[in-house]
Amino acid sequence: MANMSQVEEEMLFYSQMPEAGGEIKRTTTRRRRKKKAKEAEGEGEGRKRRLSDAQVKFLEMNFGEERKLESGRKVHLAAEVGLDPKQVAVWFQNRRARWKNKQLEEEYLKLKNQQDASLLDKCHLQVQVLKLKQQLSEAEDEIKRLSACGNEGLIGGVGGGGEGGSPSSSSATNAYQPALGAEGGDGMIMDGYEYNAFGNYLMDWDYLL
DNA sequence: TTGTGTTTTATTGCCTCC
DNA sequence: GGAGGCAATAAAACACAA
Repeated sequence: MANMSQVEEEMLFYSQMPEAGGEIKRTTTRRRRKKKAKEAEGEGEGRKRRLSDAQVKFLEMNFGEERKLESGRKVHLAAEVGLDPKQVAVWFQNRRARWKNKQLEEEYLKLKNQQDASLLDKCHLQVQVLKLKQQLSEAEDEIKRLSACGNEGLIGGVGGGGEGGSPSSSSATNAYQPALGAEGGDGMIMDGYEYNAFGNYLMDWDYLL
């Protein structure tokens, strides 16, 4: 075997292994296992055998090209790698299962990250709701105060432009209107989150799309 | 060296497709 | 009905801490 590459040598080594035989005793290292395997050569080996690195590399390469294995390709690959076609089929089957698991794991992580981000946003939105409620409460107090002042000064006077029982609701809205459209104006960024001039959290909806 | 958890190879049983 | 795929599982091989 003077002109053989290591890959070819390994393929030949494994292709010449007898299919069934005595049990290989459990060993603690790959090196010992290899030694045992060499010792077992000629006297048979255990029914389960690890594929060589070269064989795995070869199969991985082919799996990368096409994950499914039609009959002709299976026979061809088996001959090339020095394995039984059944072993190649089993390897592809197991490899597909591992690939699927990995895909699922990645999908899970992706969804989990999205969920975490959503929870964080929910938290910020809840804070914002509290702040807005506080602002609303303050605005209502202010309305009452102004309304009381107006009544004091204008007893029997003009009922200026209000509608129904809340004549000054529009003035209150005007007073706080800038808060609703203040993006980019006096806003600020804190801890990586954007807030408007009134400290209200500005949610980034883009990541949800 | 051993116990234990993980990975890899192989088997089994069921399902679908032709 | 046979071939091939998949899920579940067994069991050998392996890695590694103690």
